[in-house]
Amino acid sequence: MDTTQRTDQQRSADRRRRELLEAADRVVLRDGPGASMNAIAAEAGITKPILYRHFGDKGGLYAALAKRHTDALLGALRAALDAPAERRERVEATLDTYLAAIEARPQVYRFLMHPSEGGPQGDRGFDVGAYSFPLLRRMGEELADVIEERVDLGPDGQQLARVWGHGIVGMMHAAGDWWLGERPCSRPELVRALADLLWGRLAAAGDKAGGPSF
Amino acid sequence: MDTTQRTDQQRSADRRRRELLEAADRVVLRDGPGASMNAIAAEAGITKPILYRHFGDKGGLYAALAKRHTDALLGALRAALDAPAERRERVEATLDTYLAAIEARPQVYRFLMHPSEGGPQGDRGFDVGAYSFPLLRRMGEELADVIEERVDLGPDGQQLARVWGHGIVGMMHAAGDWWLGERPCSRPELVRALADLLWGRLAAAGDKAGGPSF
DNA sequence: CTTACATGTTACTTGCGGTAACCGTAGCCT
DNA sequence: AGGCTACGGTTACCGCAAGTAACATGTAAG
Repeated sequence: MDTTQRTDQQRSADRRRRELLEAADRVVLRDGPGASMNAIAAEAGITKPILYRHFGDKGGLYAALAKRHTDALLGALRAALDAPAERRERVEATLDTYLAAIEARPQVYRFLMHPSEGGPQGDRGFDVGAYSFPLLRRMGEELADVIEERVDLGPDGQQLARVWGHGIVGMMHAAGDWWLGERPCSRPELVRALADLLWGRLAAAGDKAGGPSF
Repeated sequence: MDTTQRTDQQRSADRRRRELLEAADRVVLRDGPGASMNAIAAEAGITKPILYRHFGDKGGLYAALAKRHTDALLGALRAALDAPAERRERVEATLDTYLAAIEARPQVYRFLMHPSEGGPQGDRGFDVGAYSFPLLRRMGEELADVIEERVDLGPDGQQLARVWGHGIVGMMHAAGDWWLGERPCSRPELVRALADLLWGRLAAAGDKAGGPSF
């Protein structure tokens, strides 16, 4: 096991890997989340088994692809979160960054959000959420870190931050998903509405006078 | 086209349909969301084509199954939302109802959340979120109705209520999903943390003194 | 020249969603 | 009776996509 050649070969393998991921990206962009391994291989100018040699199975390819996009998105989100501004502004900037991203590449977004699992026969374990934590989990964890790091939440702050991280990310995701499908308002309006929600406007609002059932 | 026999036959068909749904429920409970049509048919004591005669395709079965559970869950949620209590209490009761439900039947919950689409060849349209709006969408819409009906949000109330409905449901879902997987705290703690978030504690909290980067 | 290894291919298996074509039995009509 | 349709059901199949085995080829080292 001399390492001199190994690195050389590994470099080549890594380059191939990156090329394959680019191709996969393109075909997912074009065909949506139902992209088949055959199609991806064809786009890359090769055939299926090579994909499997590189990524193990479709989950592996998915994971690698997801990591790329997640890393990119998380970079942008972190930048928005760490900007030197009021918290409200930062929150709005972060929401807007996320929404702009999913608006710009809805196909990729769909692909990332729906692992579309379904092990053919090997249905091992399956402890509910134990596997396939694609993008939301990582975003939730990262947001939790930022919250814990920058917001003073008292003794139980750590736990609170994690709950909030996942909760806020879920809010963003669900609202964004719905918004992408129906386009009921402009992006800034959506951002403002969500920020208002996070800012406690639900608690501050008064009860409505008379309902339809009175 | 005499309707006398028609109703009779329709009753029989409806009973069969219900039996099939019960069977599907059982097998989903047992095998998780990857339950195959074959397995479901076998559990029902029949074969595939009959399922297809009743439900059209897998999406149809999914929709029928989802409707059952969604209706049940929404009933419980509405009851919690409409209880004669302070808004904060109602919100906490609603959150707890949802979390208790997913805690009690994680398999079904997983099935409902992941339509696992993927049109084999007929990739018609696919306008991102245009089709397959399974459980979250309905919950979001219902919650939006309740919010709009009971909370005074001023002129843009309707739009705000819809955004919030979907956003809050997404928050609940994501936090619940993460919590189910990791069990980092008790259910009441989670409920309280989420309610605190909705109550604007994020806005009220102060900045933390010194960060790691200073 | 041969060995060893990485790269790539063709051709296959398995399993699933979905469908076509067939089979038996109940009823009802002439 | 005998034959007709209508309905509940089955077997056997198609197409497709994931994943794999076995075979081909180029190329550097001994």
